[in-house]
Amino acid sequence: MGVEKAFGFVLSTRRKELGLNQEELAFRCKLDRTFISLLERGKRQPSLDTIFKLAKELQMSPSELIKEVEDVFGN
Amino acid sequence: MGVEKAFGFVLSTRRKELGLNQEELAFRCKLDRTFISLLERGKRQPSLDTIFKLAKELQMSPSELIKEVEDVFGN
DNA sequence: TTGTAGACTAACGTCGACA
DNA sequence: CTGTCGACGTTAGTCTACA
Repeated sequence: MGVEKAFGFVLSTRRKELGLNQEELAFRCKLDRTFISLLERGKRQPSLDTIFKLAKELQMSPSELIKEVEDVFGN
Repeated sequence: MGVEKAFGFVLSTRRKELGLNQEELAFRCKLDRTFISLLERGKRQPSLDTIFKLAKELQMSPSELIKEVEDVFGN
């Protein structure tokens, strides 16, 4: 499947749980809205720094975020 | 400090715990030795894919690896 | 064994615009 | 509100080589 796809799924799901749209999340993370779009569709991979930024605004720890990615990815 | 520095410290420490040199770790991860060197000194950041590759050969889950980075980073 | 350097390709991440 | 496109600058990651 590719770990980017798993990441995209987790990101999209968690964002919606918090009632945020892509634009709002992007603003809070100081990232570009179009890049959030690419990440959610598994077209791009986040760097370590981006993982930390996203986790913070998704109100979870980076390790929790990665844990969910692992679970979706199936290792 | 920067999250790359924290990552580099964790990577270096864990690698030595396992008695691996940079070259051996790089080979197992299918990464370049010089890039491992850059990562350990906090000069470069890993992507999500690289985090997963490294974690596997460091015999820990990606989320455990990131957890240690968080602890060193201090959030 | 590790750090460093230079040159290179691919991908990250930004930005403006439009359906 | 989201996907997509094109253009762009920066950085991840490779490779060869030398101290």
